[in-house]
Amino acid sequence: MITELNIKQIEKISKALGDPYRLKIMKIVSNNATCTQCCDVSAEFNLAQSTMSHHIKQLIDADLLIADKEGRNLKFVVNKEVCTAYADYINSLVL
Amino acid sequence: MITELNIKQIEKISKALGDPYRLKIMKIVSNNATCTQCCDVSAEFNLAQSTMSHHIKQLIDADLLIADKEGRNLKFVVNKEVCTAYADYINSLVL
DNA sequence: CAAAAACATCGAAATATTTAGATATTTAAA
DNA sequence: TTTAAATATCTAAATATTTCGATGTTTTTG
Repeated sequence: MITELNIKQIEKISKALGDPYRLKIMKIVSNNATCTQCCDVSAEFNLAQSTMSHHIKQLIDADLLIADKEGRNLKFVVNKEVCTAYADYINSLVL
Repeated sequence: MITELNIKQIEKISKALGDPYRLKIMKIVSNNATCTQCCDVSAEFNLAQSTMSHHIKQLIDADLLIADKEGRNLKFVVNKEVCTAYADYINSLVL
C-alpha cells in the first residue's frame, strides 16, 4: 500500500520534526529493535513528564510514530510508511 | 559530493518546512524550470512584501534554496543536495 | 540625478509553542 | 483494596514565530 501525503500532513510532519527533543525521540525509537515506551525515552531527557508526553503526542499526531497502549504503558514504533512517504515528497522537490 | 547534515541542520530544515507558505514557495521554485525571483513568488500570495522576504530568508538560511543576487533581483533555485540529504536522513529512520 | 523597482531590516502586535507543576486516569502490584 | 507506576490533561508562564507597516538600501530607468 503506497501512502500519499497531502500538504497539510507534510506541514504537520515537518513541524513535528522541527524540535531537537522530538528528533532525538525519533532516533531513539528508530534505533530500538523492540517497541519503545515513554519511560524509556524519558530516561534520556531532562524534561518534565508532562513535557515528554506532549512531545510524543505530537509525533503520534503527525503519524510519525505508531502507538499501542499496553496496560499502563504506551509502546510505539516508527511509522515506516509515513516516513518513507514524507521522504518521497521531499525528493519530489528535486527534479 | 555527498552532503551529510547534522542534527541542527535537520531541525532547521524541518522547521523551515513546517509552514504552509514556505512549503508552497518550495513547490513553486521546484516547478519552475528557470530561476525564480521573490516578486514571482510574491505574486502568488496575499502577504506583505516584508513577510514574503522573511519566509524566503528562512528557506535560504536552512539551505533549502540557493540564492543569487542579480542586480536588484534575488534569484533562487532548490538546493538539490540538501533536499536529497534531508530525505536521506528521514529514510535512515526507517531501518 | 530623481524616481521607481526589488528586496532587506526594524519594531511592535498578534498568535503559537514550549515547558513545568498540579492533578486526573488507568492499570498493575503488594 | 490500598498503593504505586505510567501516562494524560489542564493551566499558566515563558519564549518563539508570524505578520504587517514603515523605512532603508541598492540598482535600474527615465
